[in-house]
Amino acid sequence: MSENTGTHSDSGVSVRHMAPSKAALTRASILDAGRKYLETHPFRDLTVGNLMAGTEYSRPAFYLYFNDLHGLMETLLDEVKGGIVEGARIWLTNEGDAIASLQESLKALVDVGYECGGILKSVSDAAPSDARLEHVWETFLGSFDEVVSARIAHDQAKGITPEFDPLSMAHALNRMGAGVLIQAFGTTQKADKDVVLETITRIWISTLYPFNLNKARGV
Amino acid sequence: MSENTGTHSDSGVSVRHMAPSKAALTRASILDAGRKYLETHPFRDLTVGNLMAGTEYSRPAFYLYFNDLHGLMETLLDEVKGGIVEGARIWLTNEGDAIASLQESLKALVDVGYECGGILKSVSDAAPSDARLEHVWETFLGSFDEVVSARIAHDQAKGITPEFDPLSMAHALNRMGAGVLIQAFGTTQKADKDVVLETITRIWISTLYPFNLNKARGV
DNA sequence: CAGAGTTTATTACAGCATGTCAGAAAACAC
DNA sequence: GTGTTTTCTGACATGCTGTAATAAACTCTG
Repeated sequence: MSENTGTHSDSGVSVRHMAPSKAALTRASILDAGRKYLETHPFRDLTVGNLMAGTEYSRPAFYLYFNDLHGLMETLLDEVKGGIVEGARIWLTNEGDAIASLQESLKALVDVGYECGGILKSVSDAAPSDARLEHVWETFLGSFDEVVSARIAHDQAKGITPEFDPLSMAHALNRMGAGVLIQAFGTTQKADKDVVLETITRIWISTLYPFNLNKARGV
Repeated sequence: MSENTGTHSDSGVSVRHMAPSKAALTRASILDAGRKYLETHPFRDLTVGNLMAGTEYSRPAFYLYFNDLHGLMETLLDEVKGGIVEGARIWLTNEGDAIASLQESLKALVDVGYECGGILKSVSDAAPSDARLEHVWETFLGSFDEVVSARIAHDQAKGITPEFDPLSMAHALNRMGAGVLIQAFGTTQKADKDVVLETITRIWISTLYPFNLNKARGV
């Protein structure tokens, strides 16, 4: 929690709905400029200078609101985080048909990946050049490992999933998902959503629910 | 092909076995210093300055042998490239038992990943900050997509692998492999080789050869 | 082994992005 | 309007990059 949050004096005492301070507006416009810039340029070309050139403010104004460019990226990641965990919940909580709900979850994941692909690629590009952001990114991915692992263990106990190390499997499947989505939807030239979904879904179902061959094949 | 190769005046006319020029030795010692540095530091902390501090040469000497740090990384990648494609060949060429040879290939892959994990992580960390290296890295990964895709198509024709888009599947499986290996073996604190192999193998076999449930489960 | 020619390495410099700080300008309160 | 706080900017110091002019170290020849 080392970033300036725009509204500064309130420590979370539910001061919502107060007139947005000038600071909050400025900060938002910097974030807009960042999103806009990253739509057409890779993260490596982003500098504080050309970021702020996309706003009506001077370069040093940036530092009023962010520690550095990686802090900006962290904020952008936070914004999309919610939408991503959302779709995943279907399978993670559903006690009903495992395969159907997994398919639904993966579809939601591909959809949101399609939308946020650019941001996700930018963040994953930015992560290795900053220890803090790298940690945030790893933690973000790791959080999925845990919940997926839990669901796998649950299905193993039910006997519908073979025995293997759930955490390691969750880790591998998640890295695949992240890698594929970022690669497929990270650039302006986006891949075919359906093919990507088909592929990812097949891998997950084949691996986790191999006894239901027919269902998995969509027959 | 924009890097200085050490031996400069010969254009490949088989002038091997000439006494290694001073230049070649210097270049090699810079590469050594790079490998050594990256054993204990992330790529983001590597600068030309502290790289050359690990040698007996001055900072600008670096530029006699490499265009920049990313050029150095490209060379380091080239060095490990061979070992990686090597192991993969078993499955890619073997006409015999598909599952057995795939297992063998994956074992070889995990072994080499265990050895070169640090370099692979460094290169993949460095890639997003340089257009050229990013391209080299993507091409490197993409080369596996192609050969794996070909083998998948081959097995689909034989009827032992279900029908799906081979290239997309190869892509997904390869991204998983790369992500898992880099994450598992990229830091000094390495993960358990056997678990990683178990996990990766299960995913590949479940997905590509789902009809052989028993064999796949190592019964 | 002296001197010319070539290869290899260094010192010194210019460029560019970062992050800070002191002070200016705006916005607000009264 | 004047005083106070919030928001912003110009100017600066730092650190790393890549280059160019020059020096040092080899090598080859007579």
